[in-house]
Amino acid sequence: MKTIKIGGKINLKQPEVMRYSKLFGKTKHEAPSDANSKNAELLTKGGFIDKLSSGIYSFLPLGIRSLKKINEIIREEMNAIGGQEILMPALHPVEIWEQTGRNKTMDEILYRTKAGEKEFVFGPSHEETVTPLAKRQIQSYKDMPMVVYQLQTKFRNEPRAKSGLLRGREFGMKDMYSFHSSEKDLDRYYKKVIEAYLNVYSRCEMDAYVLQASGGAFTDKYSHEFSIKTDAGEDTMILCKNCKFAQNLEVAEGKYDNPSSDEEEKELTKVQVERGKTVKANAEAHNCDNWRILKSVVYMIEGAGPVGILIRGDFNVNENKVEKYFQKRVRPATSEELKKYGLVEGFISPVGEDKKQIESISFVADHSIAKMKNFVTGANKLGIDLVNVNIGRDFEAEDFADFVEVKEGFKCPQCGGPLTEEKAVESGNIFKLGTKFSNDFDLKFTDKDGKQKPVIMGCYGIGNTRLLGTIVEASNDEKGIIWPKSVAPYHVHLIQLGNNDEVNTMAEKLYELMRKDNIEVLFDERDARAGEKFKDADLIGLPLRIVVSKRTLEKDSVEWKERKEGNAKEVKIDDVIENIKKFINE
RNA sequence: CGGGGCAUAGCGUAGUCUGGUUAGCGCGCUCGGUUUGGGACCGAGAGGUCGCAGGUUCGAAUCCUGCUGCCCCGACCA
Repeated sequence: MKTIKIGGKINLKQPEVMRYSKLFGKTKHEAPSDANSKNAELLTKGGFIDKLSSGIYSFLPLGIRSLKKINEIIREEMNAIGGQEILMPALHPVEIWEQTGRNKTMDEILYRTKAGEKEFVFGPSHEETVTPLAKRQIQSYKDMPMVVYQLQTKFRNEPRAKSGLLRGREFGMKDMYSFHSSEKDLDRYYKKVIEAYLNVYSRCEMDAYVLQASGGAFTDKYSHEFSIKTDAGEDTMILCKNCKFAQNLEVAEGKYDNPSSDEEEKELTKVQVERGKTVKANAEAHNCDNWRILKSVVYMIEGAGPVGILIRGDFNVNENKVEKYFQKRVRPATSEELKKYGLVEGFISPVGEDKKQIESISFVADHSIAKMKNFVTGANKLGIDLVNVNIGRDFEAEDFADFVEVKEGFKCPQCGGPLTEEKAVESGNIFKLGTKFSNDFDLKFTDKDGKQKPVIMGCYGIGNTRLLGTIVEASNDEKGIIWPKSVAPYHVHLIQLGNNDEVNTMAEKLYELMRKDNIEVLFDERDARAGEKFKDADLIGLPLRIVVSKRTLEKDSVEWKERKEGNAKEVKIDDVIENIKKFINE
């Protein structure tokens, strides 16, 4: 470590561990057996992170360097839209959580602790701290808009932590909060945040989509998710190839054709059949398409009885939409429950001779059956089906609503283009909070007209540790990680091959030159075999590998290999530094 | 929280069913030597309260009971 005196001040220069032999966190041949996702496997093998407990990780030097880079990108983008960095406490007195009611509603995920009689919550989010804080700072419309953010550790007792950094119990998050004097101003700022978020992701070389989200704990209208396409994702995105409109499957809407809508209503007929319970078996028994089957799916509504959802046979019911419609938790009815209500599994229908049989259950229909004619459905009796059933004539639905689960083959509700399904990881989420928290904490301001009004709030989160995991998940090959330049822990992996004075001297010299020019370099100076060093370099995945060996020195060159490229090339030693600088800034 | 599985050295694992020498192997680590452009080889070595607690037994990694942790499948989320 060098200490440099500048104008009487002592500037402590950080000693940087850049020599691989000294690095805390070496590569491993085998990942622990509990690393069950690509990011956990590669980050653990590469020596970036270390698991302490389920969903709880240490960041080793390589890992923290990448995380810091992500954080710096986030900071720059948030600062650019007027965000001011602060740091709020992780320990929250329980009272503020009681004040918003979330002490109860978020009970399952809250970590708690007590000191004597005083109860605390480990912050899972910071609306409860930022709102009282803002109260002491914001009094007038002139104080707004005001935007603060922090990079904090969040604590959430996830029912099931998994997938490495993708879902932790202790995880990093950038959370930003904006305060406005009008809805209009919030709307204006909200759009700016979307742009800033997209900048963050593109600077991390990630392909992010803005999705309309289900809204979660707050409100169903004002929420967007930022999702990154990767097979490891737990969310399903519905994407329009045409206009890029993206939706979360949970709330996705789509258009479809109604193949039988032009038909004449035919005479209702009763048919005796022997068939299986599925739609497919039903269609085969009647020699028709799946769409002609009228499907009845029975759900148990929390605190109420069973409800049958009527939908086209080739479509599935989206449970989230059912929950939204009833504003209650729902679950599929069990076979026992169906029996209890006198319903014959596989032959359930809203039509039946025995009206008593179905009076204990009400039927609500998906729009998909509204215009359809001549359905095939069961008769609530084993082995008896009804053909040419028509809505309005043979049965009525209590209501029509959208319950359909969008799938490939549906058309974009915006432009009519074809929709596709993609797996994605949710990486960010933004909400218009409105006055929910302002009201809870009585956060008001004096407007131009001299009247007291509640402050209008927005909140904006990016899971920075999750983003790190997502980047690895999205950018790797069979050999290891492929870091985007912007978030790689180092830019250059310098390798010296063979324990030979001439080679060692040149490698050391290059290493010093790079450091002098502030090129971030990891120097693998171990007296190890080539294969071992190459394997490690591939696993760690730095963007550029420079090899110095006897062979290259004979041509006054080094070997230049980019992690993304398959082939290596030779670069003259005299040109290396300049080329590296160019490469980094490309 | 419901269902299933696992827990043996830093990592990966055999042994458990059918109890019985000093708990075995690979990687990694240490020392010596040979090697040196895609995880080399030879020799010597260090490293284990067999997850924890209790029980059965002359004797427990192994059988029984309880607990804890981890993983997978479901309901939640950045």
